[in-house]
Amino acid sequence: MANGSTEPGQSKGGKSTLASSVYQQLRDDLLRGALESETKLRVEWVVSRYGAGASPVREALNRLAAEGLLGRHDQRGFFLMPVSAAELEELTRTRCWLEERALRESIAHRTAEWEEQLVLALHRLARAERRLPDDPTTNNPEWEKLHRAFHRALIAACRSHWLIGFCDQLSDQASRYRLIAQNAPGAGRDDLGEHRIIAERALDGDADGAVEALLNHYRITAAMCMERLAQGYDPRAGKSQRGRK
Amino acid sequence: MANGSTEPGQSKGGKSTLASSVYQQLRDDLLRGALESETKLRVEWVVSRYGAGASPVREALNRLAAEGLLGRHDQRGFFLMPVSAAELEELTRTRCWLEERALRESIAHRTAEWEEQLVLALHRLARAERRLPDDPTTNNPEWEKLHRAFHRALIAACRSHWLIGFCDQLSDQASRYRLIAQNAPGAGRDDLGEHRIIAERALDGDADGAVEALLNHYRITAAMCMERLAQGYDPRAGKSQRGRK
DNA sequence: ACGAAGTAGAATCTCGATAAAAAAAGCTGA
DNA sequence: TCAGCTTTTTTTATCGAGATTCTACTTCGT
Repeated sequence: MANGSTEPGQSKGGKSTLASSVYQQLRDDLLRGALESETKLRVEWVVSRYGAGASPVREALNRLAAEGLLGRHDQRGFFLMPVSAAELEELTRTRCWLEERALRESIAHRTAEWEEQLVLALHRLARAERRLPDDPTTNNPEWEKLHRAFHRALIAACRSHWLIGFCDQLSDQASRYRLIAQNAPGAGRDDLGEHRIIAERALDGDADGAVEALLNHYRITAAMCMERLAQGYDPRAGKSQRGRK
Repeated sequence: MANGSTEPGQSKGGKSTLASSVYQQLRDDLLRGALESETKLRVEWVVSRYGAGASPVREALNRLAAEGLLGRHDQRGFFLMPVSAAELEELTRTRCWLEERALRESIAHRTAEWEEQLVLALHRLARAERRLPDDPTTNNPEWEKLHRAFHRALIAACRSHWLIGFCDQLSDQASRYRLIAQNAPGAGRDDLGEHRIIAERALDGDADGAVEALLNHYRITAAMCMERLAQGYDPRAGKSQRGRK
């Protein structure tokens, strides 16, 4: 499949290859929004940045392109997929469709194991700081991981690794938009509270309630990103620069 | 994204690369079930079969693995994903979830253009022969293409290229199972009739009816494949060999 | 000046060879 | 006979150079 963190190949003891290593690093940087200043990814550039030959780099780029994280034109190399309001809307719409189905199935087939993993994921998320303690302007990568883990735990019991993979893929895309927009704490938004409500309702078997909370969660986030996006966003700026009246 | 026939890169006039060419051929052979006798894809083997260097072949394999059409283990190469009853069931389940949503959205947002493309796709499918005229034991690749095109036309108006891509991906997987099982004409199954009913209801705006017919269509197909699968299936046999009492 | 054709430069893509790893075969000693 | 180790063979993964293609700039003609 084309998901991310379930990336096979090096998982079970096997030594990782250079291609996989570059793939992993590039992917992390991509989701972290660290490469948004580039519009095109020249292989020579990637080669010098991650210290590997052209062949492994090329393989990594091919994988990422197949996943939809990069674009590719034959004889014209690889490029970062452009962001747009329309794409964000379509993304959010699709995400809501898939996550709703996944969450309902997950709740319908929940097990003790699933419940435990869910409360665990919520607990860990609650413990983490969203922003870096020393630099409150940048996001905490650790929190991002736990956030992703929480949402995956929610749908883990849906009995379809395909659906889980698709949701992961969309989650990656959304993550990119969130970090591009430097999704600030939002005027008094209660992140943790939202997650807690979703989890509680899911654990209670309240499918309709959980779905409502979850979709709301996604839509609010998307709306905030959309705002920044409309406010004028320049990919070439390292840090977000708002208010360009 | 990780879909198939919408494979970018060579679409608009641009000369195709060797890697893309190998990707395309390998993918066709894969979906056609022509490689089911192999369990492992050695790069040297692929190189000699498709006439290209190791680098482009390797890139093609990486793309296919990212799409889920192949498996990969670092330092251990690429292999054909094994087939199993459990996997087929999960696949069918997921497919029904996604296609239902896609079809409902497509019908809800249908346009004149969509309707025309749909009747066109149906017409073409009706014209094609399912089996090769000269050799009725093998499927007609042309029919396969048109069949796929019909199902894509159904959901084309769903307003999400993501969802369309996911459905394509699942369709590819299902296609593999169908062709592995050499899905025979089935004891008096009316393929064309089923497709016609789906299209008619969709065109009438009868979402519930269309969805019911579509899901039934998928489930019947899956059930037939499952039968062959349970009947004992040996990947190493060129032609299907039934009845191994 | 403006647009088309031509030309240097840069980037992608591909090949052949080499290094590294895994699988297979052979060997030894109970 | 067989488990465990060593050697050989096979296969994968990587590098560096070269061929092909694209891009941007210059030049020429109207």
